Amino acid sequence: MKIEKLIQEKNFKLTSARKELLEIFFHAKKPLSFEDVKDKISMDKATFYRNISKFEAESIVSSFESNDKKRYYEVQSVPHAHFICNICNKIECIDGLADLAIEGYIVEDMILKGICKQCNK
Amino acid sequence: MKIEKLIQEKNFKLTSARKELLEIFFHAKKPLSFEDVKDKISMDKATFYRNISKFEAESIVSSFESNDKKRYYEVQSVPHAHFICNICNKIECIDGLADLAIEGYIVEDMILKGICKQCNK
DNA sequence: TATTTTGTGCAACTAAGTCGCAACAACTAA
DNA sequence: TTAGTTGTTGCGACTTAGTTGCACAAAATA
Repeated sequence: MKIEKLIQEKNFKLTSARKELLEIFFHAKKPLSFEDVKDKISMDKATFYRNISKFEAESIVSSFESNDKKRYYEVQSVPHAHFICNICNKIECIDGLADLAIEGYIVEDMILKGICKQCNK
Repeated sequence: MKIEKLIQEKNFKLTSARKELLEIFFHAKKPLSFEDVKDKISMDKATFYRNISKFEAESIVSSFESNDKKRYYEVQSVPHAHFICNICNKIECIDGLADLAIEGYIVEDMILKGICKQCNK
């Protein structure tokens, strides 16, 4: 199975905390913060943050800070931008953005802020 | 003078804390966090944050969160993107980015993350 | 100058995230 | 299957950016 394989490839021990976390993040449709998942998981917050850090170090997960001072995490799949609404704070994934090239720089992530469809009515 | 006029327009009281803050942010070449300015100002941090909030509410200042969990502020002038280096955490202003249009959305700010010129050598 | 209004400093607080440590669970080899 | 090694976990204490309540001080207004 996908998750077990992934963990073994990275030489992590296969613990229930890691299975739980990856299960959630693989099925999430958008980035989640610790707050978003804390009621769905049975591990301590230290365990959450330590595992998320490992996943980030191995490029399984990526993250960014939103307007609400929380960090949001998601599984790295197809590169895409994120739109954060300055009114309702909702985060949306935006696909199909032409990758931006700036000479001398490597762009790995793009965050757009503004007013979302819902709030712009 | 520019700053006095601005404050009067917004019906704020013209206090020395506000003059100090706007003086710094009007002359800054890039976004600054509270940490960046705390040694240059003579006000309490509560005063800093309260005034910055007011400036944001009146669209004098805009802000975003960086990789280091700090909020960075700058005077709203010509719209431009920010590039945050994932290695050295430096923040750079990027001018001349074609404004991005996504139907239904209003894009007010763009943050790019990746590897900056210095670190990409 | 007296009065009203708004802003400020201080200290206590909040909450996301981190760390040290002792107990524990996953893998490894016999 | 068991014993040993090593990495992982939970817990509690800590750190730090940012917030809040309150009494006092400084602007604006008349």
